[in-house]
Amino acid sequence: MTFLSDTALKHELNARGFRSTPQRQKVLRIFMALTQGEHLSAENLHQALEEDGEHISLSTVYRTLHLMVYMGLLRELELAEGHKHYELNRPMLDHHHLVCVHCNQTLEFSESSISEIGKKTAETSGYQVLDCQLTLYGICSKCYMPEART
Amino acid sequence: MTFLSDTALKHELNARGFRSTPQRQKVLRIFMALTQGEHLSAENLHQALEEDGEHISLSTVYRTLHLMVYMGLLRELELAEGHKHYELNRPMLDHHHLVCVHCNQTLEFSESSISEIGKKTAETSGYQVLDCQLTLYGICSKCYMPEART
DNA sequence: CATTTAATGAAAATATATGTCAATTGATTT
DNA sequence: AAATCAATTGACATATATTTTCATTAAATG
Ligand SMILES: [Zn+2]
Ligand SMILES: [Zn+2]
Ligand SMILES: [Zn+2]
Ligand SMILES: [Zn+2]
Repeated sequence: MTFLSDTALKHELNARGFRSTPQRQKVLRIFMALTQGEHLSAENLHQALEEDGEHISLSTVYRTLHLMVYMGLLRELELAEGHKHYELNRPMLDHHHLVCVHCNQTLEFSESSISEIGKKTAETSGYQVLDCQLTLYGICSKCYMPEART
Repeated sequence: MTFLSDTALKHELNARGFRSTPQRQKVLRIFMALTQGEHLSAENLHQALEEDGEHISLSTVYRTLHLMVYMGLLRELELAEGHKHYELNRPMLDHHHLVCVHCNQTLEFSESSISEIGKKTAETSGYQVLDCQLTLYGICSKCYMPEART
């Protein structure tokens, strides 16, 4: 599921009653070309497409992101910047995020036990799990200076 | 930290160079009166205050929420509804969320190992951890009906 | 290739959140 | 208790992110 050819994507879509479109193929290709740790906002993705010479409307960008999250192909991250970021969902290579609520610095870390917990919990509740995110919010060492206060 | 009197809140605020105000006291009281599992958006909180006969501007509501998240008194949750929700941060009674991306049904569950992982990771990275959230996104049994497709 | 219906693009509309600034009020000091 | 000073508030304006609308285009199916 980490890499999906155009025809594999078409099958995934058609199996669920959706259509394969050039726009959807191009969006997924952008995400597959990112390196580990890169996240794109809707706006970032729109620009990345433009830079590739692909004009896709912002509406379609948003619609495609939602669809792919719904299908489990992308994960939607709410880090601290006020808009959502997206990345490929690779359950086998899962990683998590640590965010400074003051300066928004974001670190990634991996923790294999999380997906087990997710799987177990989802099963108990009758859910089909799409994504499993552990997010730690804190204050980084640069931002936390007790001596600077009062 | 689960319950905070007005004077205890005043001390928490003053110790960090912030002021105690009636608005901040009232906001915290609203959250302390919620039952486990209730979450409020900024708009919800604003309305809850109005219903209590307390007029507090929406700007102040937003500012107060941010301050209390920053202080570790509240946790900010990004569930699937498109706006943030807040609840009291009770590290000793921590719980996590399972959200259906289709109908937004949200279940809470507890998992004691999470806070350990959070503590360990934050320590390694030099962060002071404020909140530790495991969020599972999936499709609930009501929404997932493979037989209804194609 | 004709039919059907999902998907797209452009623009407008909504929702959410933040910034500005004069007036107010809390904390602290006389 | 009054004076001082800076943090906080409220009202309003503004910004940003996301969604909706709807006429047009184009996949899928047979
Ligand atoms: Zn990531
Ligand atoms: Zn920081
Ligand atoms: Zn909760
Ligand atoms: Zn559901």
